[in-house]
Amino acid sequence: MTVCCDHHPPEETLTRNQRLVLETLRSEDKPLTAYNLLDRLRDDGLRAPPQIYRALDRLVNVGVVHRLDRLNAFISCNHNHCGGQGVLFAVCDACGSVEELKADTVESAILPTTEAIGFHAVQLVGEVRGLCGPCERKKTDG
Amino acid sequence: MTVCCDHHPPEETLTRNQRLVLETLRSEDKPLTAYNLLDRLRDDGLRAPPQIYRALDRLVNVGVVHRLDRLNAFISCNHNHCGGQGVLFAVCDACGSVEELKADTVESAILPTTEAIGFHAVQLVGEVRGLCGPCERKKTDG
DNA sequence: AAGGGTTATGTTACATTATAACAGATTTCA
DNA sequence: TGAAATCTGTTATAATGTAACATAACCCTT
Repeated sequence: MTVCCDHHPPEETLTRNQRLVLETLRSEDKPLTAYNLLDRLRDDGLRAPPQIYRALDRLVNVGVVHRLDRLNAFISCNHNHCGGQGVLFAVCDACGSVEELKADTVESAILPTTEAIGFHAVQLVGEVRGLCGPCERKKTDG
Repeated sequence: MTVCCDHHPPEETLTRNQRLVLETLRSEDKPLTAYNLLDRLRDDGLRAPPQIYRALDRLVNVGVVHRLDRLNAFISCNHNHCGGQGVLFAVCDACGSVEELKADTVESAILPTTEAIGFHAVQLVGEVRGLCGPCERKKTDG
């Protein structure tokens, strides 16, 4: 796994729009879609989708935001890693909450397999579906 | 990882539309989007998106087709596994080809991590970005 | 064989997610 | 200063996915 990003730039280098999007994502513990962000930021002057998507592109590339493909949604992340590194999420099917997991062990588990087929891996993106602790308990109790 | 599907039903139990979609996916080695399928199957009477999506839902649930979230695309699979089991793909950034990998080692690599946070994992879906052998060679040669 | 429940089907219309393309403003820095 | 690059706002549209409804087929039970 090699790294290929715009390394952890200090937050001061973010533009106003990028900072607004990042702060909004940080203020939620659930992932938000681009259009959720658009609704929340309309009063701050972000009125059209490209404004949101452009900010998200940068934040994802920099590694402070991840995209959850399964949900078409975005979530902030404070693990200090680059956009190019492996990422793994536990997504609760019941409540939609998301926890980021350490992907290191997963990366080492897949490398032999990808190498065996001659594939040059750059980034792992994994999403684990299931039930978070609280929802699992609710289910077995109820 | 528990299993939760409509187990490997014989193909005779597929409906006409499901069989058409499955055969089309099998005849390609690249993933197809729902709208790619719609184009190819219009003459067979599949004229509107819900017809495609309904067939895909069943095929994915049954485990003979997988959805590639990153690409919004679908690919057939002949590993004899259920919809609920872990799945891992190597997706080439250059040519779009997709190879399915064995996910067993990956599942055992993540289980301790998900359990540590009290998360009850049901299914892993992982996509590894990178370059396939041929594209990697082209890049380093050129 | 009639009828009742379920499943599959076709269709329209719409919701959601994402991008192309362009023009103006701002920054950077040689 | 002025050329290159970047960020900005905007319109319009593409691509992906679903809700809702009416009909038809199928399976089962009596």
